[in-house]
Amino acid sequence: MKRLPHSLHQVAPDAAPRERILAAARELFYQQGIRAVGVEAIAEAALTNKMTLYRHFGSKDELVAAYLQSLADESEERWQALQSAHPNDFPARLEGWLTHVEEIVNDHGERGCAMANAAVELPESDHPARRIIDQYKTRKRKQLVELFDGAGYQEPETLADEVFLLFEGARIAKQCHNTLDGPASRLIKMLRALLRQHPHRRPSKRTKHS
Amino acid sequence: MKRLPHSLHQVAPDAAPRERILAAARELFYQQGIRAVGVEAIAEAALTNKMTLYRHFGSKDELVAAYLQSLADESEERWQALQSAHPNDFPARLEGWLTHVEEIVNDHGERGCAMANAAVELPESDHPARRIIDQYKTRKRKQLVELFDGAGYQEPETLADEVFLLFEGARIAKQCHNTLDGPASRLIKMLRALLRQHPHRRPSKRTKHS
DNA sequence: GCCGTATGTTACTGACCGGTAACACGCACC
DNA sequence: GGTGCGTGTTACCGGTCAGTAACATACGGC
Repeated sequence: MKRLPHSLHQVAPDAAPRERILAAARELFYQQGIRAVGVEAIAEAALTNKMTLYRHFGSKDELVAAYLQSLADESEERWQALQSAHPNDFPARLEGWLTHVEEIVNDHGERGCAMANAAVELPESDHPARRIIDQYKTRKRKQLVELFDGAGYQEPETLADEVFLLFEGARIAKQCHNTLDGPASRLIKMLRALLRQHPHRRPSKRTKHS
Repeated sequence: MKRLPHSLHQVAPDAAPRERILAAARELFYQQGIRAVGVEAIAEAALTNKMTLYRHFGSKDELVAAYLQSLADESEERWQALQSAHPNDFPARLEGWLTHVEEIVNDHGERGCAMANAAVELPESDHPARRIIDQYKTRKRKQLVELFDGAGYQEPETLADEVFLLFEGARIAKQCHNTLDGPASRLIKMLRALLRQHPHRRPSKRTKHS
């Protein structure tokens, strides 16, 4: 069981210890896996020590939960920013989300969805991280339904589920291949084709105040 | 980092040690995760000891690779059996495969695709398991393409990619929810709808020797 | 009987794990 | 000038990890 080389990721040295620890956890847990990283390695990467880590997070499991929660918060912020950037313009929101998805799927450094990865690594049903993962995925799906509903698609739940599963599948499939030309590379084309042919109440193009 | 309770899975006591070890590895690695299970636990579950394990598999990494290879072999056998069961009848093969998918997705004990889970747990690009995972997924996709091509669908690659990603997505999404009514529960309906509306060269129904 | 091979048993290594105790330091607030 | 509070330091705990050495045993072929 080899270890990945230490990533030497620099953490903002003037931030509060708690934030440094979370930043280090996000880097290490995501890149190497949760079970593969010890708390000491995180404390070191956060330019602090194990005691300070345990004063802020009572256990490794709690730290894992906080790590995932911080990702969920960031994702929520990003989503809200996308909504605010296009008030009442659902097609533009959809376009923005597709761009975001495209970036994720084309990013070589990506290692899939951190929530899904955590779910794979932590099968215990009472792990504190499980609640956060479940809530996150439920919320993401709900947001997609609202997006498609607002954009005028019929059966937005069905469409959201399809898009959701395709996205999830692409992110996990990418981790299974060393090469770049797996089925995941065709995700965006698939999504656009799916949207094009899906029953639509209103025309796709809408002005802001229609 | 709690451990899952020992599953007490009984291994055929009269089988050869190597087979017992592989059977135990398949049970424990799959249910609890690769990094969460020690070699000693596997040896015990296999009704043998660590030394015998290390004589058959030089290291834990090699054992992991052999574990995945045995799953790949079994999957290949199942696929070949499905082909033989319906000679020259691609629609029947497709129907059989869909039934298999349905069983997997509806099985509560399921914990996703072992290959994908391993890919999540083992990010090191030179791990011996990586080659097997990559080959497995590539082969599965190729088989789907052949299946859809034989069954008369146009653009079988596109269709295979969509089906592949939906299936992968459903298996990973299932792990993210404690409840059973996630998007994964709608997979079969999605697949059937997808097949129904996909351009088709020949009618779906074919006799064996047409 | 003899021998080779596979297996079991025990004990061990050195490293790392998550987690804690005890104590020293610095610094802001009053 | 005190007084807390957050932080850093060191050392430690018991446990588990992957992996190995040395030796005993069982069994099959000849």
